[in-house]
Amino acid sequence: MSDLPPTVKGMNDILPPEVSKWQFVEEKARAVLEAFAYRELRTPILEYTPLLVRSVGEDTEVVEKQMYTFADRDGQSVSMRPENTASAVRAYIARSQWNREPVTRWYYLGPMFRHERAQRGRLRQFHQVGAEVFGLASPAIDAEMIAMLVALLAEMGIKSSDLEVAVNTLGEPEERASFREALRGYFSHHLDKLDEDSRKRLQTNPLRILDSKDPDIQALAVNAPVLLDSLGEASKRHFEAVLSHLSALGIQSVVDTKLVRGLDYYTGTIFEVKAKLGDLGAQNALGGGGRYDRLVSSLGGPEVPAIGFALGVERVLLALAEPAEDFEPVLALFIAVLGEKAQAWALPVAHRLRMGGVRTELEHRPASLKSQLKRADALKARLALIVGDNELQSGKLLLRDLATRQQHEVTEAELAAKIRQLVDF
RNA sequence: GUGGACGUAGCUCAAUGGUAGAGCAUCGGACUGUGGCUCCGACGGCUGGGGGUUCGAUACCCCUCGUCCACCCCA
Repeated sequence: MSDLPPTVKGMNDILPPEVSKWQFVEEKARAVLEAFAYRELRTPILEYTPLLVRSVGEDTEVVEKQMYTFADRDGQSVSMRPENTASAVRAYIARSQWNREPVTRWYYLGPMFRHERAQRGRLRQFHQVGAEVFGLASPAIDAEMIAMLVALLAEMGIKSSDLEVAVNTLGEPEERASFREALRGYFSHHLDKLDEDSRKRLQTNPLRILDSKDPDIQALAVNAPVLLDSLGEASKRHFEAVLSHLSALGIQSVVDTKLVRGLDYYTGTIFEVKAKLGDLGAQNALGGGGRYDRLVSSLGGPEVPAIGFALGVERVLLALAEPAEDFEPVLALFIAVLGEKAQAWALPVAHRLRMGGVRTELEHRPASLKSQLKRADALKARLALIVGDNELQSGKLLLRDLATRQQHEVTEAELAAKIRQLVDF
């Protein structure tokens, strides 16, 4: 045992019953996103590194320190996707999607990879459900997206009262640039109060100083310039419209002017949904996203506005208090057989029932009836079919309801109908 | 990348410088073809790995691997 190599750090096997909870979340995600008329997009897990560097941003933490990057056998640098927006945009451009339809709505679901130190709610292979819309600039779609994210969580069983929806706007790149200078000016006057990290950020990305968790810096940030003040009329109007659409949709949200996203491609509206309850540690952001109106063109496509979000599946799972066992599928029937004749009889019978949609487990080990019923009980089967020489001779099978302990005598011909009658599915 | 805690049976955890134990789970029996409760029994461990101190290490020391928590960052 001890010489068995473990899984790669931060990457886990997911087994039953836990996997049932995953399936539940994935099914709900698909159902809601399909209801919003999104279609599924599947892109490769590996992308050429420059695509990711150019979209996510060269100076971001993700690109600098977290990507799984290596040389392919032909020498090309490839990376495992740390997020899926870059791939979606690549596919959008490569397939000339903008020529085929004015508006494209895609969703995706799958593993992402970031080489970080693992902790609660943060793994190196983690999973996201995400959605992207291309071709819409209206603030209404910003609000719709946020509402969709909240609806997604609601369907999964996380009430909106357990959520905090934070929104902010980054404005146009030009507006952000002037704000960045304003921030530099402000913090430069307080250099002595900044820690090492923040001083570094003063050069690279002063916006990040705002969401520092250091109390001293937070105190300093209170009086810092506010981005909203640097915005032009158009940006302000857009953001205000988003807010009013959100309240029309009944979404409780808070404007968090310190909210900054870690990926460079964001412009305009950004948002984040945090869980107030649940079993999450410090990583309580369930999902987040925003507008990236310049990304399509900066990667060589036309000027198409876009917006999207990603939801962390592991974090949703943590926020969902219900135990994984509750999501397991119901076993309708356990077939207990006594003797070789019964065994031989049961194999094709079980097969037909299964083809008819009856979830059935057939005992293949020679075992006492007692232990077979124990097994049926442990599997939480609803019914047990008991077949031995007596039943085969009389043609009357014993169908036992494991909850009520009632036993019904049925013929083979009646079996399927009787099962349906006793188990509602 | 930084700081800290912890690795003993499938799981949750004991043990003390004297060579490993309980509960749960699993399997069997009491109950010969009738499950959940009870009782009895069995299975199960190179105490994460390596090195050191010692007559003797699960315990003390060092290294390593892993897990967890927090920072950073993010989903």
